[in-house]
Amino acid sequence: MEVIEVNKALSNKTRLNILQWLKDPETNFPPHAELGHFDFGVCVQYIQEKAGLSQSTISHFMSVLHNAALVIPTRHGKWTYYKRNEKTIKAYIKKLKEDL
Amino acid sequence: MEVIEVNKALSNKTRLNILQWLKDPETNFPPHAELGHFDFGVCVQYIQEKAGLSQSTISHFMSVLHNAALVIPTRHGKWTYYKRNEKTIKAYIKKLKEDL
DNA sequence: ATTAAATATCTAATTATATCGATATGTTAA
DNA sequence: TTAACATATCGATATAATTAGATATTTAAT
Repeated sequence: MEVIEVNKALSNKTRLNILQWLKDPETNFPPHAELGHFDFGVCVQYIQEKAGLSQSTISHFMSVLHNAALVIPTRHGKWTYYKRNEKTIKAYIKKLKEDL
Repeated sequence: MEVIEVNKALSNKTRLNILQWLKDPETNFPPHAELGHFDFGVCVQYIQEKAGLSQSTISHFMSVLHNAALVIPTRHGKWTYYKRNEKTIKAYIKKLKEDL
């Protein structure tokens, strides 16, 4: 986990929002018809609709968040679900508290 | 204090370094001949030399940090000293811990 | 096998950031 | 009141980020 990489990933309003939305999928997204739960997070389509940007942009943004290890993707059928990587988020805040 | 603004300011390696250097001026910078202390922080020249970038770039970077309220400038004679704004830094980490 | 759906990747355009050199501004000292 | 010094601002260019549309890939359904 590199603080600078995480900061870059979170220096964009939409990406910051996404990470925050994923804290509480139940209140921020419609339910998944196929799964019936958010155990793996939220599918790209729902994130895209909520963010109001193009599919390709959101897909790219999710890969940025993934490269910074801020989210964990799970492929399930034709869907990719993304959930928060709490471990990285915790480590990031800890490091900031110590080093910043 | 806007998290996104602080993240943007800290998404650059040099600016992150500067903020960290300012945590401990005594070990990171030569003493100020004129003042004899670091109570107001460190002058731009020393920061510039340590960073190894041009004077104009560092001056600009300091204004970015200032706009994000991460540093406090003090004009003293022909020098401008910059010190950390611990209040903002604390508030930033607190907000991250709550909202991120 | 074909088709359709969800996501990822590629290409390109626009906008933002990084960076420097030159110049301007403010301050002190001769 | 000049000259020198520290810092800030301006103008220019190079690099990176944002974003969309088109296309490719993967999986599911017919």
